[in-house]
Amino acid sequence: MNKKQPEITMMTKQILKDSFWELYKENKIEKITVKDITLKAGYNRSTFYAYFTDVYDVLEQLEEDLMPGAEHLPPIDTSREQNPDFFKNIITIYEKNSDYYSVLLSENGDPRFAIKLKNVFKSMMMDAMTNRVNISPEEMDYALEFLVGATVSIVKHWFDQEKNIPMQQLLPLMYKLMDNRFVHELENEFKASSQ
Amino acid sequence: MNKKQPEITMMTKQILKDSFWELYKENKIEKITVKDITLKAGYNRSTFYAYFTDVYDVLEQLEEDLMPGAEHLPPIDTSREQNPDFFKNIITIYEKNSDYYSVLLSENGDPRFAIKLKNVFKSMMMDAMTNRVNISPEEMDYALEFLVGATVSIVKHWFDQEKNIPMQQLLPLMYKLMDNRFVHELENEFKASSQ
DNA sequence: CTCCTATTCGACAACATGTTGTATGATATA
DNA sequence: TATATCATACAACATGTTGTCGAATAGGAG
Repeated sequence: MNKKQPEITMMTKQILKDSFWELYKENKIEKITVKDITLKAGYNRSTFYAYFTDVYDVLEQLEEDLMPGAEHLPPIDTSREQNPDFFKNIITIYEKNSDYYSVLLSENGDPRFAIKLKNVFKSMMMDAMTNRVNISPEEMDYALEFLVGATVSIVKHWFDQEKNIPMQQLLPLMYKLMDNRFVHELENEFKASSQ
Repeated sequence: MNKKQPEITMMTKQILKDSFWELYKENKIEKITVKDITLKAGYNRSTFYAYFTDVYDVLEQLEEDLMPGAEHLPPIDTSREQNPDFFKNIITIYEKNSDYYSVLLSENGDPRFAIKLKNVFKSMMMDAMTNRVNISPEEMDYALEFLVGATVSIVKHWFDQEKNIPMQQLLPLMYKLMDNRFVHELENEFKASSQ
């Protein structure tokens, strides 16, 4: 289906995506049928197949829009900025998409997305940490896995709890919990470069 | 279906579970049909429905067998033991079921299982930490989320990498990464109680 | 008005599902 | 042993979903 009238087709596609999402928020994906989606969207069932191959394809395409990259916070720029505070960066990214992330990382969510997202965060952290921390490259990967696992868990929890503590309390807590040599070195680096 | 002949029914059920798992290891669950399972198991498709409601029900019942609890490491005992080393405990539990855990926590896995497992680990940690660490109960939940997220991530990574570093390197690395006041206090507690 | 395109409609075979009725074999009781 | 009862497994059926057609329609652009 090569689109000759992008405005129309993009609109239709978006309506189908949105309708899918409304269903996905409340139902397990295996219970969602093409019929359900097109009914809610107000389109014919065969229109769906002009844009997606099946229900799972909609989810995949939705997830692509939600992956931080290009439009969000370019890792390269971030690493060269003076502020290596990737916790705040991750919170900012999460904030922008929290309605989607909270669902996709929940028990009705998609483990594929969780892993892809963590990998993006890992490479962000990697860029920010390269040549700043003294650790063997072998152990670096474990450290990243550890830090990202911890960060995503706590940030997700914060949003799940509807931010029952202010960010001014959350960030120090994270630093307290992560009061190790990496963060120390990064903070020293930060203070040194910003003074 | 109340089972009056446990030997037969349990056998049949287990064969169905095993057949499902063989398929689940290699395929996304949405592509597995009841027909596939019963074909592999050598039973009629309707026999399946005598034991399970659908394909997802098999997964749920399998997961129940894999949840650490009762038979594994009773949290209550653990907290009263002298060794508060829950990292090692978690590794031990993971080790016992690594064939299953590695799949269930992968991108083809089940987010429900990941969350349930984390919650079990959380309560294990909670029991081990209660009254040992000075932190507000409000912040405790965040700390647990953080620690479990980190621990599960790094342990899973270790198994995914087929243990490319020895446990004698992994554990110190984890402590290094988690070199915060909790672990310090727990270690002091441990050293004090074991001397 | 006349193209052109997105969408609709109706139909189809293929498949998965879940239910119903039935046969086989095991168990229990007398 | 004989009989009644129950559990297990199965085949067949009715239903709904899927993915894919080709043909029909509506509506905007030139």
